[in-house]
This record gives sequence, C-alpha cells and structure tokens, in this order.
Amino acid sequence: MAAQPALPATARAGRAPGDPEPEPGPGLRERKKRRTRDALIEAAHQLFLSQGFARTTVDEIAAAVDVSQRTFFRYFANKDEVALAVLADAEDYFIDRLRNRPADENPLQALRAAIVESWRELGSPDRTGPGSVTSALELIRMIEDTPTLLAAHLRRVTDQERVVTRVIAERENLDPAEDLRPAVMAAVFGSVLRAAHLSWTADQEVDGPEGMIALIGRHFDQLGPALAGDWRH
Amino acid sequence: MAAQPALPATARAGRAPGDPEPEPGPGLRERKKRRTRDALIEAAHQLFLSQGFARTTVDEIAAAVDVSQRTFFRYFANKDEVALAVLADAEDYFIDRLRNRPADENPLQALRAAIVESWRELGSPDRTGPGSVTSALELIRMIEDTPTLLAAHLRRVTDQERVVTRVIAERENLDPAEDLRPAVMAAVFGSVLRAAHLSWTADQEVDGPEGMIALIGRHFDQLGPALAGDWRH
DNA sequence: GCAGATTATGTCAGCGACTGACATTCGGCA
DNA sequence: TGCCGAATGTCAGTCGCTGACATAATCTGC
Repeated sequence: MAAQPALPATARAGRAPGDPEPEPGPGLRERKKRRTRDALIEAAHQLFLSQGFARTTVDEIAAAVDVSQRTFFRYFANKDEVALAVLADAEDYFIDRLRNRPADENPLQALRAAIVESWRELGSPDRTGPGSVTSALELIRMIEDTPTLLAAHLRRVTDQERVVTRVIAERENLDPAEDLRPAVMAAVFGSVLRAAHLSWTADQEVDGPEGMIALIGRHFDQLGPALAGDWRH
Repeated sequence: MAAQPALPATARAGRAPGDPEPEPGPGLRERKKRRTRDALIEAAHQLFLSQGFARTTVDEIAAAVDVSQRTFFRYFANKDEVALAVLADAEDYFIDRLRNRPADENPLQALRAAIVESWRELGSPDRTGPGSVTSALELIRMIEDTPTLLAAHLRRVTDQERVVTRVIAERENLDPAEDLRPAVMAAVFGSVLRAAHLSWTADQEVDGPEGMIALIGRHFDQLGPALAGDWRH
C-alpha cells in the first residue's frame, strides 16, 4: 500500500475495502525514476543549448543531477537519446492524435489535422515537465545543425513513419504489405514535415508554434502543385 | 563540369610534344592515395558483411590494409563513412544523370528517369572498384538493420535532397527560397526511394538491380493514388 | 513492523572510436 | 641531388559506452 501524496494520482474514492483492484498508482520508486529522468533531460537540455552538444560530456550531465555516469546510461542508451527524448514524447502524442481523427477524413487530411493539433497542444502553456514548445523549437534548430543529432533524429522519424504506415493502413482497412499507398503516404508526410523543419531553421523570421504551423501548412499546400505535370503554366 | 565517375585512369595518348597542357594525369601520390582508399573500402566492406558492422573494429580494417588506425581516420571521418562511401559515389553519379536529363521532362519524370538510369549503370558488369551492384544491394540490407548506419545514411540522403532541390530549381528556373515546390519535390522523391528500399529489405523475393528498379517503379506509381482524395473508390 | 526478494544505483575496469601533436618517410620538382 | 610539402606512423589522451559486482534503496508477504 504505497502512500500516494503527489500529483493527480487519482484518489479513487469510494472503493470497497476488499476490492481486488486497489489502483495503487505509481509508487515511490516509479515517481523517483520519473523525477531523475526529467532532471537529466532538463540538465542536458540546458547544457546543450548553452555550450553545444559536442562540448557537453555525459559526465557533466550526470554531475548536474548528482548521479553517476553509469546511471545516466541506464536511463538513456546514448547521448543522442537524452537530447531527442522530448521530441520522442511529442511524436507519441501525435500518433495518439492521429488515431483519434474522424474516420471520414482521408489520410492526408487526417495527418495534416493531427500534426496541427499536436503543435497547438504543445504550444498551450499548461505543459508540464521539460517539454515546453520554445525549447522544442530551439531543439529543432540545434538538431538541424548538429550532424550526429540530425542523423539520430532522422532515424527516429523513419521509425515513426512505420507506425504511421500501420495506423493509416488500419484506418483504411488495408494490408500495408499488399497496398503500397499507406507506406508512400507516410513517407511523403514525413518528408513534407522535414522540408518544413528545414525552412524553419533557414528562416529566422518565422517564430513561435503558430509560425511553425503556418509553415507546415504552406508546405502541405505545395504538394499538389509540385506533383502536377507542368510547373510553368 | 560534373564529376565524371573517373573509372579507368585512361592514359590519354597522342599529346603534342610542346603542348602547354601536359595533361600530367594523377601522379604516383594520387594513385597511391586512391588505391589505399579503395583498399580500405574493400576491406571494410568485406569485414562488415562477414562479421557485422559493430563487431568490426577500425583497427582490424586498418590492419587488413596494413596502415595505421590514424591513417584510416585521415581517409574517413568515422567508421560509418567507409561503409557508406560506395553509396555516396553512386549518389554523385545520380546527380550527374539528373543534370543531363532533357529539359522538356517535368521534374518528377526527370528524377524517375535519372534514378533508373543510375541503377542500370551500376548494374552493368563493367564497373570497376569496390562498387559492384551486388555489394551495393547487400549494403542496403546491412544499413537498414544497423541503427547507427541507417542514421548516418539518412543524414547523407537529406544532404543529397538539398542538392536535388537546387538542381530542380535550376532546371525550372526558380528560386528555391521563394517557390517551395522544388524542396517538396525533392523530399517526396527521397521518401519514395526510401520506401522502396524498405520494401526491398522486407521482401526477400525481389532480387538484383532490375528487381530494385521495378520496385522503385511500383512505388512511384503509387504516388498519385496515395495523394488522391478518396482511397475507396 | 520485519525479513527477504527486487530493483535502482555506485564503483571499477576496460574496450573502442576519435583527435591533437610531433616525428618520420616519401613523392614532386627544380 | 637536394629541398619542400604531403602522407604516414607513433603516442598519449579524451570521451562514449558496457559488463561485473557490490551496495543501498524500495517493495512484498507475513
């Protein structure tokens, strides 16, 4: 019977004394783990942005949180992972949004709506933990000009594309091994997003999450024209 | 002046005695450098395919060619690079093909034709050096299931996409900063290729360069249908 | 509450990728 | 032939990352 003082651990009132489902909530151990994980991300983030990714050692990060280097590597497989952890969470959120899009949208509409929704939600001020939008945007810039980070990020993105492929296939009731459209759609979607990210890093004018959303929209809108046969009508 | 894939070192005979352009050709130094580079790629390739990428140390590769580890790192910035060097050359060749496509093709047609051409040329049996097609195909499989290699490869691909963007923009006489279509086109093209590569690794049936060409074609053909509004006509 | 099983963490030793500095050798060239 | 610069080797060192083992903290049933 772990004590549950913190957070919205949902103190489910009205539970019968002999109930076989005590809904224990996260115990002390879990909470502690989450805290050190968040602290590591936070510290790493701060060090990366202030002195650069390459010039920050894992030892520094660990020392900032007062854990051993070995512990750091029990939380993150490598230095890249701690830098990309925030984005990883955001991507999970996006997948969740995609799953909840109404069934009557076609795949492209659903994908576009889900990504906009995700940026909006990330943009709302009530975000907890180290995953604020501003830092997410700073992060994208940092990733885009840190080769090793960009590489790791792109690999993550393609993993995510696989998931998107599956979700789209489920929505449309298709076997992704038979019908190539979900895979192509996922790949195209991913590439449009990346093109938008690239524009974002190149264009210092665009600012804030709404700027990014607008930028993504503009890129989506070019999809039709780009694939149209004749560019010089 | 695109870099021709300097195949045989063609000893251009018939030069006049007083010619102000003695066409010295690569001297001994250059030839030696090229040889050790090729040897390193060859040895690395062989070791990677036989015992895996991670289980091959740089020392082993260097020892196989009888140079010091330090010398290895003067030729390649890291272990990834030696694995991807062959593909990098192939990509340069592709860009060259793209530049030479007739101007009346639209961008998508030109890209598609250029990639098919490239695979055909790579497939022809008169290829010299360690860049045979079979090894290129083996390489793709190896990359696709070696996380760190996949990451590095994807980064290379996006670099290449930037180049493609520029070439397309030049063909169409556009400013890529103004008109987003070249960037979107390049991104879409890259993603279709990757989707094809993925299918290739998943489908053990498809074999040889012609198989890959066919697979790429099938993916291209899905581009229209995937982006069409209604998937369930 | 308390033993005992789990699990997180620390410590330590070690491998391998990569780099800077300096010495040495080798090819290019007058 | 002899000099210059480029390529290579040697060495020492940093840093990312891992396995093995010991220790300390939670959790679980009593």
